[in-house]
Amino acid sequence: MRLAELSERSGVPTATIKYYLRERLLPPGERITATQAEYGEEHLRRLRLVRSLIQVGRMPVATAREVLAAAEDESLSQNTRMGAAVWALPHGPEPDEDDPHAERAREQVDTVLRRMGWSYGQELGDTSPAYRMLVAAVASLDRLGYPHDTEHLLVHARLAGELAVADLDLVETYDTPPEQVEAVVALTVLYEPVLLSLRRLAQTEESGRRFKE
Amino acid sequence: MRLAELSERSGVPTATIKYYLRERLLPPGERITATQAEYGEEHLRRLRLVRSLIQVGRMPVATAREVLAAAEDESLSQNTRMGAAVWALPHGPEPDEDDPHAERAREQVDTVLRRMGWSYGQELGDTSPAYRMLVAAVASLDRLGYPHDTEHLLVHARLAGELAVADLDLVETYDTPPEQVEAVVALTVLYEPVLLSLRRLAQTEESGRRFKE
DNA sequence: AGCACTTAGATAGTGCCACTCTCCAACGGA
DNA sequence: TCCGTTGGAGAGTGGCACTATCTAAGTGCT
Repeated sequence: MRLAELSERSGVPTATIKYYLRERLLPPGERITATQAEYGEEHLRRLRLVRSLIQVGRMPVATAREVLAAAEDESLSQNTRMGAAVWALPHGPEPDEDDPHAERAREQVDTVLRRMGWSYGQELGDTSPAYRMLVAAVASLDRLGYPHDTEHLLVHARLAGELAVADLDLVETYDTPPEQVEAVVALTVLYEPVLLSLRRLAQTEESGRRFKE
Repeated sequence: MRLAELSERSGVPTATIKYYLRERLLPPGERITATQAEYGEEHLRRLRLVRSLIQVGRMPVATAREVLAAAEDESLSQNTRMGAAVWALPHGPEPDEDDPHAERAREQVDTVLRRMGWSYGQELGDTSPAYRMLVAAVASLDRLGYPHDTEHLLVHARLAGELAVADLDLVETYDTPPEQVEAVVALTVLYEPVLLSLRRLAQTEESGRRFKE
């Protein structure tokens, strides 16, 4: 398969594929001659994954490169690879170090992790992007004066835990470790919009039920 | 309060506040003289909300303007205002009209909405941004060959429903309709990163539990 | 009153990012 | 042979969220 066919089958313009190749989001094709390269099914698959991460998952190109690099780093154990991939996922602005709101948020997040018995979150603590993203979001709620008591956060944490179980069940339906790592990346990212849109639909539903006149 | 103080108390540069004023994300201050304006506590509050929507909620400026405009449109009923505000929330790329993946995704989403008894989602159907966002995400999963069977989506939908109940409970702790509408916007947007980061933490936890060697 | 400093408001410029265009030399099928 | 295509590289584009500059009109200290 040459560039034109890869482009046609994926729906991605050739100029964009060239850009992805340059940015190392896509491994180079097998060079046939000095000006010709051959691409396989795995290139098509990878290209579709990249497109999904960028367009559906709204992930920056540089981030997608890191995530994919971590996911296929042969020198890491499978668990480390999964961790590294989720680790590199996009996250918002960092919480301010000496902000009283962030300080309070940090304590509260620690309490939630402890109550959930999430030891990884506690051990990794401040170094984990997801942890910092959580602190920044809670700090923001605090700054705006919106409630975010531990009980309410625990409701979310418990539901997140259930989601994670369902997600990992799905991941385990794949047989080989490389497939599983790719599945974690794809499912983590692609189920995010699913979850957010379902929540918004549910809110519309619930608010219609409560405030209908 | 003048611009400089508003800037200092909010931590937002004066140049940026001027930009927000120009973009009508912030109502103009009360004009004292030809070159002087006075801002109140409500400006500070609004500015903090705008900043949160943009920075934590990663919302485009134009979208934030629409959301806020809908939230305070006096001519709408409260329920309509809440709906309109959530309606305007950012959503990804639109699903392709004549894409077989999108077609299948649409059917499946309809099934989920029916099984959940979410009549609003069904009635509004294709016109709702959240509905289209959901279809696009499911279509993407389909395109990549990842499973998204109805049972699995229903797990997410059920959990989203629980979240919505908890969210609306929180909203109802506010007394006046305007406060409630603002609360819906703020809580919908600001709990999104909370939910996503908790999910990632939970995944790390669960994957550590399963794949530890 | 004189004068340094600040303010609101408008306009133009910056930096980043995801492409997208243009060009070139080398193929390759008719 | 000849013309359209290919891979590769560099420059250009458009959108967006600011940010810097400028101007005319205040304000406060002496």
